[in-house]
Order: sequence, then C-alpha cells, then structure tokens
Amino acid sequence: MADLVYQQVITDLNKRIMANEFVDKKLPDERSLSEQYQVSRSSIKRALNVLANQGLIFKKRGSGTFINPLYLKNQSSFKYEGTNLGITDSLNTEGAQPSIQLLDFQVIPASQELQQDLFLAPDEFVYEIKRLRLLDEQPFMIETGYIPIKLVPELNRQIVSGSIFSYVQKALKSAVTKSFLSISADVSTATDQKLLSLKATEPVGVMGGIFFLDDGTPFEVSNMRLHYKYMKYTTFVSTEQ
Amino acid sequence: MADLVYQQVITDLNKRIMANEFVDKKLPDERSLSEQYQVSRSSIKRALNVLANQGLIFKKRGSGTFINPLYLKNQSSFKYEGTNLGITDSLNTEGAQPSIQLLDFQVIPASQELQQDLFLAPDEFVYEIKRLRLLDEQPFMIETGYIPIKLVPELNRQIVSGSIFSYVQKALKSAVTKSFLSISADVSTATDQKLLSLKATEPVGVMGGIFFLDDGTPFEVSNMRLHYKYMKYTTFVSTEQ
DNA sequence: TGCGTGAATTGCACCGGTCCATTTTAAAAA
DNA sequence: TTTTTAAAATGGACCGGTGCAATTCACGCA
Repeated sequence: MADLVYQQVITDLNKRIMANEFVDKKLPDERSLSEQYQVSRSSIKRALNVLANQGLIFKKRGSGTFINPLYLKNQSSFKYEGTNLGITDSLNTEGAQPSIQLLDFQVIPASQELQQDLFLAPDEFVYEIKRLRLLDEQPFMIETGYIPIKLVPELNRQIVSGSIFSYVQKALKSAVTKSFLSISADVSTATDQKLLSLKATEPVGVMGGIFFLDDGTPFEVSNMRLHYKYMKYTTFVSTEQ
Repeated sequence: MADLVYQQVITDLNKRIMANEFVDKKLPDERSLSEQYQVSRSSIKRALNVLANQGLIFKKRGSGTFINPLYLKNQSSFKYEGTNLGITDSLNTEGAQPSIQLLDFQVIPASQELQQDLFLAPDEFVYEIKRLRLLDEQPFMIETGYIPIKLVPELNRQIVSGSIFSYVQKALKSAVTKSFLSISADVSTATDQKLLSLKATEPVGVMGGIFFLDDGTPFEVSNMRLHYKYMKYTTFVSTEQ
C-alpha cells in the first residue's frame, strides 16, 4: 500500500502541507518536485491529481499549484468522508465506541428488486440482516442488509454481529471497495422513533447502498436509517475529469 | 471539450456499452483498444479509469475489463449525480421546468464563519441571497447563498434571479467547477413548512456547500433546505485511488 | 479423468520524453 | 509612466516504451 511511488509522494506532500511548510500556499512546480523526489514527472502528476481530487490543492496551468486554504483552516468540516464505505469504518475514528446489536437474521427468497440489484436468478436466496448500530451505547442507525447466501454460505449470527466487511475480506480475500450510494431524508416511522429514541417530529436520514467486491460482484444491498443528527455526508465534488 | 483524445474514447465507449455491443459484458483488452482507436495505451487507460470511477466498468488485473451489469439494468437509480454541482444544473435534465423566486437580496458584513469559509478580511461584505427554487411551479428548495461583493461587484436583483453560476462563467470567464458539499437532514421549521408546503412532521434535507472557482477562490457559501422528497443525492464511491 | 505447471493474457506502475496552452514576467516601445 | 510585446514558467495532453503482478488457460503428466 505504501510501497507505490506516487502513494509515497502523496503521503509526504500531505505531511509537508499539514506542517505548513509551504507558507506562501504554493507548491514547487512539477518539474522541481520530480527532481526533489527523484521520480518521474508522471508520478508527481499522478500524486498531485489525487490531492486535487480530494480538494487539498488546486492546480492552475501557467500559474502553479496551490494549497486550499480552507483545508488548513477549516479542518473540522473538511474531511473527505466520501472515501469511507462501511459506516462502522467511517465512524471508528470519531473517538466514540461503536457497537452492534443484532435485531434479526434470516434467510429469505430474493425479491425481484434484490434479484436485479444483486444480479440473482429468481430462485436464489439472500440473508436478511437487521442490525442496530450504536455509538457509546447510543443507538443511531437501523441497518437492513441483504447478502446472497451463495457468496458467503457460512454466515452465522456471530459473524453477523460484527463487521461483515472485514469478515468477508478475510474469508473471500476480496475486499468491499466500491459502492453505489444514495442519500435522502424521510419521516421517521414508529419503529424508527422507538429504536433511535426520536420524537415524532424528528426525521431519519436514509442511506441506500449497493456494495461491490473488488471484482465487481454486487455483494450487499443495504438500507440504513439514521438518527438525523448522526447523518452527515461530506464530500469534495469536481465536475472535471 | 470533446477534442481531447481520451474524452473521445470515453464518449465512444459509453455509446458502445449502452448499445450493448459487448454482449459478454467484457471489453476488449487495453492493447486492442489502443489499436482500434489508434491512440496510445496511456490514453486508453485514462479513459477506462474515468469510466471505472463512475462505476460503469470494473477492471480486474489478469482478467480483463467488465461492464457493471447494474449500470445497464438499473439505470433509473444509477446516475452519477455527484458530478453535478449547481442544483439547477442537476435538475435541468429531469424534464421538469425549473424556476427561481427571489425572496431577499442584500449586502451584509461577513460573519466570522463566512470570513473563514470565503477567506475574507473582517471588514469585508457579502451578498446575502435568499431564493426559492421551484420545479414546475412546485417549490422544493430554499437556498441562502453568500457571495463576496468584491468578486462580482455588479450583481443585481435581475442577475440573481437567474443562474448565478452561468452569469459568473461569462463575466469572470471562470467556471464554478468544484465544491465541498455536506448533506444531512433536519426537522422542518415553520418557514420551511410554509414555503415548501410541508406538514409539521415532514423534514427537510439540508445541503451545505462551499463553491470554488477554477483557480480555487472560494466563491459562494450556500445553505440549501430541500423538501425531503426532492433530495436524493446519489454517487459512486470507491476507496481506491 | 484429474491435477499441476508453465506460458499466454491482461491490467498496473512507472519512466522520460514531445509539444502545447495559459499565465506570469520582464524587457522594449510609446 | 504606461502600454505593448516577447520570453519564461508552469501545468496539460499524449506518446510509446519497460518490467511486473494477477489471472487464465492449455498442455502434459499421473
């Protein structure tokens, strides 16, 4: 992971930027960086592109490469959480202790929609996994996941009470690295209110996701209903490719 | 825009994929594509990377490049809307007729938070622009935007009643191409309920954004409160870089 | 028939180059 | 001093390579 040239450059530049080494908010030009790091300009470009996509730097042809001042100042709100897929993972770092309470676990025939999303034949089965996620004992999310049994036939209550993704990574030697996410809001249902301690007027955030394995196999369809105060999705968006 | 080699490859591959030319869901290998298109393999790689980041294809070393089956089947939900910045723009294509109703327009001193986000000195001023956005006469979003007056001193009610971004693109010859977005949900206020015809129990989706010009200048801070049924943010997320 | 083993396939990282577009600069001209 | 013009700086697109790593496939052996 860290043995790639451009990754090392990214890591080091990140460090230097955070250490405020570039007081004028300007990075050395690509050719100089290429010299400094003793790597090709292509690798420098690759590294800079990653940083630019994260919103950490801006590049301006003819002018130079500049550090996004907000990135240094405003770090509180400026975190590229779009890189996190699993919800557990994206919250691990917040300091609070995450835990999981298994609500329901069974095997059911795949609905038509699930057949589509998970690319299954009409007679195939899926696990239905309902879990309550907590942070420091405080429930914040109701998660309903559907996973084809054929992908992980050995799933059981114990595995499902922990991180499914990290189990899969070991068992299948294939990580969950991609997902198609949709984010919206909804009125809370009675169940939501009960499980998440919400008042009747308080809403839930809804995140729907299809998660894929490395090789593109759709692995899980997940529907997440979050306490509205816990849902904050932040991302840096660029319309250029 | 379309005169770049890799862009042309993207466009063409997109067309071929959508036309279902690759029945086995597998693309030709990079070397063959390089031959076919008479461009270097680097350019093919670049094009494929873009498509992979959009979730349209999956690449697997040693195996080949494959089309995401969901992309063809499930196109309804599978649109990379993360590429859209301006809300007008992302809704233009939906068929409905968007319009804007100006609620309020004035110049105020920048608050401390705005000074930070827009990188202003303590004595600088900003426009405060409150607008109601509608789709087919139906209000769906309350938008409050803040723009430094020094960036566009000539702003007026008429300009502000249309698309500010496209005005800026012409006036400053600098497009708004990047933004830092945050998405959440909230209980609707009395004002929300009135303007968006919401019931007391119905929530709003909240989108906060800092929009940047090409050169990285923070241009606008915007706070958007959406009718919850109109907020759906969808994106393809990959943890690899 | 089944099983390894090695070759072919295929994508990945990286290099080092060419030419170009945009911006900045500095020098020259008015 | 101001304006114009030319040169330098800087990032962008693209090329065509090399060697490697993961996967697949076919062939020969048991």
